[in-house]
Amino acid sequence: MAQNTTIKDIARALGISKSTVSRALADRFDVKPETKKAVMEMAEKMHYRPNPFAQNLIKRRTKIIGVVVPEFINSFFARIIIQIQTVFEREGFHVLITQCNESAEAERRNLQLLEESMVEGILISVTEKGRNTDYYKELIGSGIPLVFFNRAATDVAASRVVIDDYKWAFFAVEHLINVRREMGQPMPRIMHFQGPSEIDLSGLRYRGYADALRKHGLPVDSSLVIRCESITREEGFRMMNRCIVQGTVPDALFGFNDQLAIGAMKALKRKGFHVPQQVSVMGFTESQSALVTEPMLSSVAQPLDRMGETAARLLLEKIQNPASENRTVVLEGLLNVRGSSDPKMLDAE
Amino acid sequence: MAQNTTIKDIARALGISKSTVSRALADRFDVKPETKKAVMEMAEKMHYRPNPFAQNLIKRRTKIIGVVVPEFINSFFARIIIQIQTVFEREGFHVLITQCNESAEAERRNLQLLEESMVEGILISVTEKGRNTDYYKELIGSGIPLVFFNRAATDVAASRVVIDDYKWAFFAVEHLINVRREMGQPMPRIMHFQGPSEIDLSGLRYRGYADALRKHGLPVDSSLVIRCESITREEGFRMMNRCIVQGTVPDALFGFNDQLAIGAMKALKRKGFHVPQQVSVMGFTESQSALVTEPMLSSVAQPLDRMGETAARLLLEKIQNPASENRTVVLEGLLNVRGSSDPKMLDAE
DNA sequence: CTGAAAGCGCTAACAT
DNA sequence: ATGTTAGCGCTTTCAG
Repeated sequence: MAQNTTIKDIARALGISKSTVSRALADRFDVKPETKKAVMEMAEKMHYRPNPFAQNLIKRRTKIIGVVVPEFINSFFARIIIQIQTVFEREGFHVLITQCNESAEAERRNLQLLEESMVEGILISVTEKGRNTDYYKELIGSGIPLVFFNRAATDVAASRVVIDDYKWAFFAVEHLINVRREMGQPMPRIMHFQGPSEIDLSGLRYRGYADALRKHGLPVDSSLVIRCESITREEGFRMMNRCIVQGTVPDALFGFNDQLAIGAMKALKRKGFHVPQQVSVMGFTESQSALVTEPMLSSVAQPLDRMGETAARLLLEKIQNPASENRTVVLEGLLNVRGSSDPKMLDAE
Repeated sequence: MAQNTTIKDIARALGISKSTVSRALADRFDVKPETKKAVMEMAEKMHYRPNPFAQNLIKRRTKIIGVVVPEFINSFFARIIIQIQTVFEREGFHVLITQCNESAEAERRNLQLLEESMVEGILISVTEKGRNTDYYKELIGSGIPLVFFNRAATDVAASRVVIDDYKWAFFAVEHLINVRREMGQPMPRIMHFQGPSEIDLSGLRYRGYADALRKHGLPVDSSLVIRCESITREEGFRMMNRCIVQGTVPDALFGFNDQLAIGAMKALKRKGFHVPQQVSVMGFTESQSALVTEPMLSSVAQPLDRMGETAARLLLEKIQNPASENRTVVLEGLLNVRGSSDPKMLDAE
């Protein structure tokens, strides 16, 4: 109970040397079959479990990888992590998961923790604000491969897997323009709730928004671009209420994320505006709540499963061959058009 | 780069023995202060990091604990895990998180994984269906303390932290009765969407429901107890639609969980029933979505933070003192009354 | 106060 | 095909 059985115990029990036991356990070719069998049986009988620490000490491999995410209560990262675990556990790795609650400081601590744990690689999605760029580089320099997923630090040489936020924001806005035009508004006023400036993605999605307007001959009106300080339902609610008071309610809204869009939608409905008849609303980053609102929220879905799997494979590649080139994989998104943006979709709900 | 510095390197650099370095690093009292200082500085300079595997090998401690949850995409367990991590990381432990997607088999694999990792303790919330009771006992027997949280296996001697589901279901239903009576219905028909029979909690919450009815002189009508096969929005939607078709729409609904309640609410609204004016709806286990529905969903909130923290402390206690007694901590829930059950709350939204 | 030596459990030359 | 030996990086007697 207190003490686990070791190869030494097995060796003694069988009257052979511990190296033979070790070899037998490793299923080496140079062990007599019957010895092998005897060892296996004795190991089973004595409930032998190899001590991973002794093994690691010698093999200089920990078979542990680390994951750093900004948070995991929003299911977004949780879904990705599940795939990461699936891939790595199949390969015999353990996955150490850390979350930093969007704090760059905590992120740093987590990276330290992982480094001390001698992980063989790290998968990371960086925090909204602040970058530990120096640390990322240091880790890579010291031989611990890093792979970014979803949110990447741009100026670090590492593999990454992301979606093209610019492109999918563009498509989302294009959809809004089309749907409003179908409804007889040739020059719809499309508003954007922009994410905080600290988030790289805010800029990307804004550019997608602006370029979609330009392509379709609509002016990019700065009064229609609302800079949000946070990306919560409450903020969306507050901002849209302000628009209502100011009488600047648009024909359509493209939210930086679902939460902002949901808050805005609530404000609109509360004041008697009809969604989508009067205002089309569109989110980004398909959330659990998108299917709970009424009408259901249109959004851009990201292939979280593939993102997790791809990130895991990229890291595995780096671990198995440290000299392998860095790769950037851009995954496709998916426009989920639902009732909040398109009246035609209302029936289906 | 390839090779980390070891105490041997430090010793050589300083011309002293590695045992002294070891002692200095451990801040032992029997080392000359200046030696200590010199070692510390050299360690810093050479970027010394102790090899945890060598340490573990000797100390026979891994400073790792494991967590097993049924899933973590629903934020429920994620919130608990965050607290667990907070407590244990403060104590210098690593937390290995595993999820088993509600599969008892996967749960068993996860437990094996953790056992092989030589965790010093395990925090577990068991799957809906099936129990690995034999394995739980085996682990405890072999000296790995187990602490249950939220969902516990009843017949295993271990510490646990739970909420009193019976009691809070009782309160929830009592609230529904009261609110309907205030609305002038002396004998309201309260329906219950019961969870699957494999889930222990289904029975507990049902009993709370039934006893609340009895206490208030209402009949327990089996036609008002709908057994659900899953606990999803879709199931709730389906079941309530069936009631609508059959003309058995009740005055109030107590759902086994929020998802069922949200699905039911959607079905009701879709068919023109007013919530809460015609039907009061109440969920359980406060979900993210509860605040997204309109009206917002009344629910029983569980103190997830405290649950995580308490579970962590109970396990820590067991690790530090294996002989300590098993304890059961029952946490209080919280009735969040919102617009879906009580018309008075609608204004506040 | 410090060094030498043993050993944690395991693997991997090197022998035989 | 098996045993002997050394050693991974660290801690901990045991001497001095």
